[in-house]
Amino acid sequence: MPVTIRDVAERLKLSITTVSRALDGYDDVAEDTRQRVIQVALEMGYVPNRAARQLRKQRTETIGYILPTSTPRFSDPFFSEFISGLGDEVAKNNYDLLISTAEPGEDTERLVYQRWVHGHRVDGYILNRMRLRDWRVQYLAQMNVPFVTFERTLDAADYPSIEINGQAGIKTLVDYLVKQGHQRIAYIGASSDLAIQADRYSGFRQGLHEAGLLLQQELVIESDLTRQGGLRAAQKLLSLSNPPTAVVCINDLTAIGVIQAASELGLLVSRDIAIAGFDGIEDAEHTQPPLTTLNQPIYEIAREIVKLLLAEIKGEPLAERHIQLQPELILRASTG
Amino acid sequence: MPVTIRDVAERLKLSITTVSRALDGYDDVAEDTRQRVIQVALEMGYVPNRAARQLRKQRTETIGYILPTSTPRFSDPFFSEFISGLGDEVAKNNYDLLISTAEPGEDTERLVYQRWVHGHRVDGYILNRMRLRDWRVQYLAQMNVPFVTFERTLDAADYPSIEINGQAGIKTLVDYLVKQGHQRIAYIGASSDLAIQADRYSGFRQGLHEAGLLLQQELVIESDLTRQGGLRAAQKLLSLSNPPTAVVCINDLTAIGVIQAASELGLLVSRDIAIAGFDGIEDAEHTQPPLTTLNQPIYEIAREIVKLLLAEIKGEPLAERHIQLQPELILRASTG
DNA sequence: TTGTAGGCGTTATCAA
DNA sequence: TTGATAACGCCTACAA
Repeated sequence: MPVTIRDVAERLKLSITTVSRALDGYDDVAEDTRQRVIQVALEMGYVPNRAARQLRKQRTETIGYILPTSTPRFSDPFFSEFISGLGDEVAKNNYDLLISTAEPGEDTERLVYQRWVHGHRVDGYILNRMRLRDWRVQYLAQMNVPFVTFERTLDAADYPSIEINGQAGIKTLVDYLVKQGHQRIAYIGASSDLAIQADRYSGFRQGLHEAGLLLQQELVIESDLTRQGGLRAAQKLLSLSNPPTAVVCINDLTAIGVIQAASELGLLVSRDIAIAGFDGIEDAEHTQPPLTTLNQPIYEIAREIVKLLLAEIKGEPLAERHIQLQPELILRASTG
Repeated sequence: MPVTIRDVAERLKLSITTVSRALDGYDDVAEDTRQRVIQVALEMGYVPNRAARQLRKQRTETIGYILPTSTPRFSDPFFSEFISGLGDEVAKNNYDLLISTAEPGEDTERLVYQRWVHGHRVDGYILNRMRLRDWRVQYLAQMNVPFVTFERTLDAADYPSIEINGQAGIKTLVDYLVKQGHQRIAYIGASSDLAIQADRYSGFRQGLHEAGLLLQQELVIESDLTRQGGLRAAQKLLSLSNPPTAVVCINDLTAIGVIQAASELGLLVSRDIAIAGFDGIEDAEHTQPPLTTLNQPIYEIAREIVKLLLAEIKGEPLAERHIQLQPELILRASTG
């Protein structure tokens, strides 16, 4: 039922070859013919069939992103903003964005990637929430599939990436807290195999070190990047005989959980305890009190990642393959 | 380079026909042969090429969802949960999920849909954030493309949908507030062309009516479903000479904005003012105080929508084409 | 129970 | 400058 190139050709009494080339802008077709072709194609509402084109050209003009859905009922404002950035930039370049979901680390995640790679479903991949050693990097590099990551891993492969300098960011934050007079500063992180954990935690340690403070193991807790996790971790911290006066969190959701825990215990955040997060999600502006955080421009990062990936796919050389951005410290009332 | 069905056939010294049918589960292939085929295909890592399959079968095995990104930097927990539900159910059925973004109502939205429809990019569409009269419904119905909506419109077309009975929900809520002694109840809604606004606002009016209360125009404000919008609307309401004692909000984000406005004005939410939302997003559990809301199970709804759509695509008859769910009133501290 | 062959809509090669 | 033709990888009548 849809209009094919053959229909257009017949109407014009031309060969499909000529029509194809006229539309693709080859220069070996008479200008006059081209105009007629374009005109008629438009009139007839002709749009090339993607599948046929893909089959013939051996590329999909589609990029893939697999959502790391840590929980079944999963809701993280980071991702809606990230996807929105990906979607906008991809559309701008006339590509498609294919999305799937998979629990990180599970076998299903591996299956999803394998199916897409083997089926040549997309031309390139966008990865985030990287592990320090990430089989996805190894796998895609080995399969010779273009991909770009948000956050870097320790894997040896050569791939373009964007990362936020969490280390420097957290160090600045710790520095600030120390200047505010804090001595007992806690850190709520995440699984140690996550790239952001390595990055941000090392910033925390360095910050303490430069301030001449000792790292107290009881003040360091591993959590899971969720609000609920932050809540539980904070309950542990605050029930210590000598609780911290400040808490640095690996992300905003965790910090929001900590604020809740503190409030539930009757503490006044900022007077009794300082709390800070990382990400700069919108929610962080609206906690009570508003949350001090290190902001990363997620939407813009997502768009930039797509640009990198498209260049990589097309084999265009990149001026910068490893972009590092500095997070911006946003001081709000939660740290006094 | 990738493994094709031909490679598998050659290795097995069988025809590609037999391999194809063995893998597709036809019953006219010897059980013994089938086992060998499956075995070898697995070993060789064979995955059917999507494009070839699509071209041959004239369907994409892909469904499309166009994110209504109301703001450029857009972050709404509703959507990450919704997408996660779509992704999971789609994957389970071996379909793909294609995503794009478009500002509602803009010409770009129209262009995005048209491009996908003309290019036969997807087999069916998922729509939400419906307008009362929605050109998308008219257009897709006219083009004879399968689609399913979340929330219904007034358009005459016949299409499957899931909707939440916001009217009944809000009515119950108003009823509850009245029983709590509230007489001056405000409503913060959204643009009147949105389906959810019509639905929920009518519940509000009915609730008042049944309680014998008069609708006060000054207590009804149009906002934009965002936290910021809720904040501004609440500032207006609370600066009235005779401010409301309770505020019903069209969604949780709005309500969270209202809580913030109230706190900033030094009001104690629940003692000085009651506030309720709609959606049941995770954030609503963690406001201070926790937010009373009408819960809709977004993740499950998303999965259900995919099921409806796949049935529609395959032409399977549906027992229920118009599913209506009741929201669940979750009473929390924000309403005393 | 298995194999042969045609074609889905494009693009690319080669010839006219 | 244009056209005939052969793939791309798969599925499916139809034949054997």
